[in-house]
Amino acid sequence: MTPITLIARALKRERAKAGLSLSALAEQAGLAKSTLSQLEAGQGNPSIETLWAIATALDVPFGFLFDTAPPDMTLVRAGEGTPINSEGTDLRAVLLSNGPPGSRRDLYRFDLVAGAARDAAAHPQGTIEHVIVSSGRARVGPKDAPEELGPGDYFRFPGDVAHIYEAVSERATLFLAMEFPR
Amino acid sequence: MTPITLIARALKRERAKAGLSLSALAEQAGLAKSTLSQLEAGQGNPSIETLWAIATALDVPFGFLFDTAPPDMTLVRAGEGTPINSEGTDLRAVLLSNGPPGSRRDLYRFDLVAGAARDAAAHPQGTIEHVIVSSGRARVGPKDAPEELGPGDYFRFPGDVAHIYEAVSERATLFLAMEFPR
DNA sequence: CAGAAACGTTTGTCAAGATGAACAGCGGTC
DNA sequence: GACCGCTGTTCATCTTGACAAACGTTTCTG
Repeated sequence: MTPITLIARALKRERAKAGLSLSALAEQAGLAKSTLSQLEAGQGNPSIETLWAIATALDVPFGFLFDTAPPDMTLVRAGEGTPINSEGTDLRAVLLSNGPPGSRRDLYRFDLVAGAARDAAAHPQGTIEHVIVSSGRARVGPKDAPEELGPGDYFRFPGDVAHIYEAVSERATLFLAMEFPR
Repeated sequence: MTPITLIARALKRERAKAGLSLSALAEQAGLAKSTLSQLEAGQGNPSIETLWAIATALDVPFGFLFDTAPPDMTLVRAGEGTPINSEGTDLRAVLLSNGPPGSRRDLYRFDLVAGAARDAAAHPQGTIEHVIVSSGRARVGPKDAPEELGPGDYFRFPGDVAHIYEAVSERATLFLAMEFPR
């Protein structure tokens, strides 16, 4: 799929949603309406400044080029989800991203009990982990530089090195967002 | 910040990371190395086909343009973070990706007290919200179809329609991951 | 029914991006 | 030293994106 086709569709969709005419959008973005017309026709090869101006005027993220499909809803009750267990831990995936396009983002709920620890090998290069502590205290992070976190603490660290999750208190519940590179 | 500056930095960074020379990348992307040279110098205004070719050759997500300077690790203690408050609620951002347009994923910790509700207007098309309940019970979701959630429940729903967060119990603490389209 | 005011399209002009060749700077090899 | 292979840069040429103006349509309004 050529990028221009995607832009054409996305542009039409977003402009319709914003309820703007070609002329109005052109003025707001500081572009010629002929330019927008041709882009929506799937012709041309816009520069990023042009796209930047459009995205800003429409107030959409730059990645709006990727003609995104309408999202659905998912509900995972506590205790459901795909368990990925080991001794003393309950790592449960609530959202496993299904393939391309775009970067993969998985979400986990992570229960640790009584000083149990989980070693994690290095994930693919560029992986980033986001952790928020829900309850309890835990030592989390790269193996050589973990941080002790309490309820509400947020910690972001590279996931492409060996790292550790270790409960310090009786129990600890973490919210873990894993962000893989494309 | 002009987009070209961001691209210049990002391109240098990614190319160095891939260990490619200008000539090598130029050949792999099917571009002239002079083009790449000028882009890295922060000059010009590349077309999306050019950027697409670069991103494909480097095998990076398209949003790499936005100099996602790796602040490798970030630690936000509970109570820190940027508060976005309204009556009876404490919405606190722990991770705000900087500046539209671009691929954005924001993380929030969200405290609701005593039946307080927060109405949220529609976010940009394609936005997806992920919610995990830390404690208490809350009614969350699109305004016309909210779900009542308890501790540990995970709920994913579209953020591009009007939606609501409402505490059912005394207090409720939520973790909210907002995912904007790329 | 004019007439006006929008809509989106098409066209010619000009500025600017993309190109390839020629360039200078470095490090190793015979 | 002379030669090679590589690095990244600068330059003239050609292509093409962005623009304004004019166009044909449709829609509202007096």
